[in-house]
Amino acid sequence: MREKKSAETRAKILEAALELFREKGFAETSMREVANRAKVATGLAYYYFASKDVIVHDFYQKAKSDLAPLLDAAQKGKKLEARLAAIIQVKFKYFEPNRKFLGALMGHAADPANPLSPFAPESKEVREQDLAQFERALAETETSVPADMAAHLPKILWMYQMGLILFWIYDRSEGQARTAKLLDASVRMVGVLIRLGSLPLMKPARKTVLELVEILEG
Amino acid sequence: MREKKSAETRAKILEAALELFREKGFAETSMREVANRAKVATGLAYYYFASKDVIVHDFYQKAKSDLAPLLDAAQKGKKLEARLAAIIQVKFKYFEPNRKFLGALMGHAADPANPLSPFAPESKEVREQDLAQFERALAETETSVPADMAAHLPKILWMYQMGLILFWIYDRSEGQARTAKLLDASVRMVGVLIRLGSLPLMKPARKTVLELVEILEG
DNA sequence: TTCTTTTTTTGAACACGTTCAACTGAACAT
DNA sequence: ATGTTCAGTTGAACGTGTTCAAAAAAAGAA
Repeated sequence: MREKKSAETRAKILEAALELFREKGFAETSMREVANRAKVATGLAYYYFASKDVIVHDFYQKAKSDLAPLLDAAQKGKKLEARLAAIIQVKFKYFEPNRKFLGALMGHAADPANPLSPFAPESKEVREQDLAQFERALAETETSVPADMAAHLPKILWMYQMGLILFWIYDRSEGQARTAKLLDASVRMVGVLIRLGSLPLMKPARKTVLELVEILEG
Repeated sequence: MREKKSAETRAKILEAALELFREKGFAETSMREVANRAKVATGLAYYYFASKDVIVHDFYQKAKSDLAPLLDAAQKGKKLEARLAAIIQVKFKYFEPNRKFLGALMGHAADPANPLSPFAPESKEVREQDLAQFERALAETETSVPADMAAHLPKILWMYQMGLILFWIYDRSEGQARTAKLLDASVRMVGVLIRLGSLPLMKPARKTVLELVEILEG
């Protein structure tokens, strides 16, 4: 009974926090408000969540679980382009209600030292689920990828996805119409690049790209 | 005399702030510390600078002036690649002492709503000086650029530069060796792409790229 | 000079994220 | 039943960025 009570209190606080984050954004929500809405003392929020950031990490974990089946459903197109678009659109749709407060989080997106960055060790799990999706899309559409590229292409696609998500977060156009256009145009370009880049003729070009990717990965 | 005194106080506060930012980083420095080191009351810092962020904006403005002659000196190579590398290296060298606290600023780099973002209206002046440098490098090295590409290429190069700077800021390798490598490898690639992309044969590829760039620019 | 207005300066105050010593009460041992 | 323990909970307290009424200093007007 003790455990159950504890889990309930924790859930109550998480729920109150996410509600407020959605309503007013991350930075604009105070921990006191979170505690108030959960009808709990300020300090208790810190008993369950080490910091305001950690609440977000919990949100990521939940997203990871929720997304798994949706991503699975997205893996049914015959063409690589269709799958890539589907994978990314699933995320747009799922995160839509939280677009505003995701913006605040993505603030420090580029800094791997920031716990909320998608590049941070803290986000490893979520990142790996994503990589697996891109691997699967390549494999199941029987996209031919040269041996030298095979190990890196999923990560390249992941970075491409992160770029699109970043653009989407800050896209102020009606219904994020610009992002929709960009997704459409860029996914076609990615397809062309992968196919063109696979020609034997392109080996030197691949070498150049791989050199860059390896420096980027450190 | 009134004016001079005022300017001195302002300078004293700015100096104290930048000293501390360099020593301990941006987030780790409090406005009280800044005021203390400047031997002034807390509130006075806010009389001269509307916010902690605004101090940084002043720093940008100073950087803009300081960089102008250095960038001018960098515009002497015969080859485009050499000039691009020189332009970017000038910035690395100049910002080197402030690398740490630049990281904190670049935090919200991607959000055009953040006043400190290089994409924000507040940074317009600095951005335009940068664009002019890339235009000049293209013109003076007599790089042939197709008409459809001419208007966009400087901005593309600017985005490329911003990417490198972001990488440099978070590059933890000794003396930012990885960034040096990346600059070398990527600048060669950029050169190849511009030359290849200029072939008449490449018109469809250019069209695709331009379509993307136009969506990105909104 | 003396009075008035404007600029500069002060430090207390506010709300924030976060910490912590202290308190409560359910679970278990005796 | 009584005592012990410890997860759960509280609210005051700290240092933060920022604001603001009021005091001090300087400049201008008489």
